[in-house]
Amino acid sequence: MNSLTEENYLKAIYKLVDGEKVAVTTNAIAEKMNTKAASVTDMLKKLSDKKLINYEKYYGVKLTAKGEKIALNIIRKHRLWEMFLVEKLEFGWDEVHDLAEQLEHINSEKLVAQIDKFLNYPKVDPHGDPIPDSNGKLQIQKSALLSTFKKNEVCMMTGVVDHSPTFLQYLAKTELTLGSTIKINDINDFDRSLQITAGKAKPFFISNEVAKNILVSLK
Amino acid sequence: MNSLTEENYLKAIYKLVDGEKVAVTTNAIAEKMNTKAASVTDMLKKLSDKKLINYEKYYGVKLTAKGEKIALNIIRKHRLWEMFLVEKLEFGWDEVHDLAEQLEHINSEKLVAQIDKFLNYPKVDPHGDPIPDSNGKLQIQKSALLSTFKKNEVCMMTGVVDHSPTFLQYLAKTELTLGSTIKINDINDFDRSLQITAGKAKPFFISNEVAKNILVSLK
DNA sequence: AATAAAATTTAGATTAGTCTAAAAATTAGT
DNA sequence: ACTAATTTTTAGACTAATCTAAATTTTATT
Ligand SMILES: [Mn+2]
Ligand SMILES: [Mn+2]
Ligand SMILES: [Mn+2]
Ligand SMILES: [Mn+2]
Repeated sequence: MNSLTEENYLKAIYKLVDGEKVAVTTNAIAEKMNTKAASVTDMLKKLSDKKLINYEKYYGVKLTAKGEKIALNIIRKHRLWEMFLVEKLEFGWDEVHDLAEQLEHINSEKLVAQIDKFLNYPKVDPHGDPIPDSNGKLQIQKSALLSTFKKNEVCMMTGVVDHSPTFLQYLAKTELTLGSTIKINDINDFDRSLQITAGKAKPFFISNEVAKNILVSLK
Repeated sequence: MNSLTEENYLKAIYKLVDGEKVAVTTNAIAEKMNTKAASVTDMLKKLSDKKLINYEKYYGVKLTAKGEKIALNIIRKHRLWEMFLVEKLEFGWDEVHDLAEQLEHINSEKLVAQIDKFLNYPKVDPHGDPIPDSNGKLQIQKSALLSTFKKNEVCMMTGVVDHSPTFLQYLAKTELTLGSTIKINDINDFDRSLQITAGKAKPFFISNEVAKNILVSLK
């Protein structure tokens, strides 16, 4: 139905829109897809012909309902596969993304349904990102950055901003995992670094840079 | 490294060789791949340049050691995925092949290793076909057609010749599953149809056509 | 409002994989 | 050993996705 490339463009556009109602620019797509603007323009025409996006020259693009549904389905598959790899095949949360980029294009309704069932219908992926349901509905979780919290406040880790293997590997060496209860013991006035307690471990330090990449829920 | 199309050509050539040492013809490949001979010739040149096959104009092709290794790895992945779908995701043995045709091209050594482990290192796939090990070694099982057995002989079902969903669905409705013990009660002299007992079920009839598509081991 | 800068589109090529039609080589039939 | 039939290869064209370079449109700056 849609080529792998078309699917990736739709996903990229979806992620660039990110809830906002603004149109996505050609250059933004080119950067995200690691291609040139000229290539993007060609593809936009094709997606527009297929009624998956609304495209107006020089203005930018928006996904149609049809296009958004496809994008959400790809994201659903991506996150379910990541969950499967971590939960069932002993992968680390830092090594599943690229593989899921391949698996998300496997075309089988039944496969997705069975993986979902096998995992007992997870709501979020290994990085705390919500998994769209089979109708493309996405549970939006309100979360805040750990860096915005104050001394003595307590919260729970629900996700990460940076998804890079480097960051994820760093976190894996601490007590900071999804669901961890975090207490902020102290904040350094000079560099905004934090002394925190996570789970049952000894208190330890994290930089403000790290705190800005950890999502937590108010608790 | 190799495109999906190249992988499929290598697999097709491997299957056409089928143990024999003869060269595979252009037309045979074209038929198996559902393409035209002209397209095959183009691809043969490419695979030859990559040293994956030995190709001589008008003569035919053979896989090099390198090409055969790739083909066997694709087959390994195909059969492991089929096993996974049947054993873990409640798929029927008649509905896994096409999906495995997609999954066999997913590129991740670790994924294959982990699926293999998860399935506890199966030796055969859901159709009784042997699964090559990670070095490309393939356990060859000697088996015979049920149609070659005589009255009162007993054997065990180890595989099928025809892999079509229609045939597999038919078998699924009988007691004829991999591992079934089969006793031949009687053979009809006119049409070579058999009256057999499989497992603990009541005796029943199968045509010679069916018997010619069931692989059994001498027991 | 005019001009400079930036963003976007168009034009023209390229590569992988495919096709049809024609040419060349091989194999089969007498 | 010829000729006919079959198989295989070549030639030339097409589509999807990409690129570079040039043209066009929009936005920003004076
Ligand atoms: Mn991911
Ligand atoms: Mn994720
Ligand atoms: Mn199969
Ligand atoms: Mn099989």
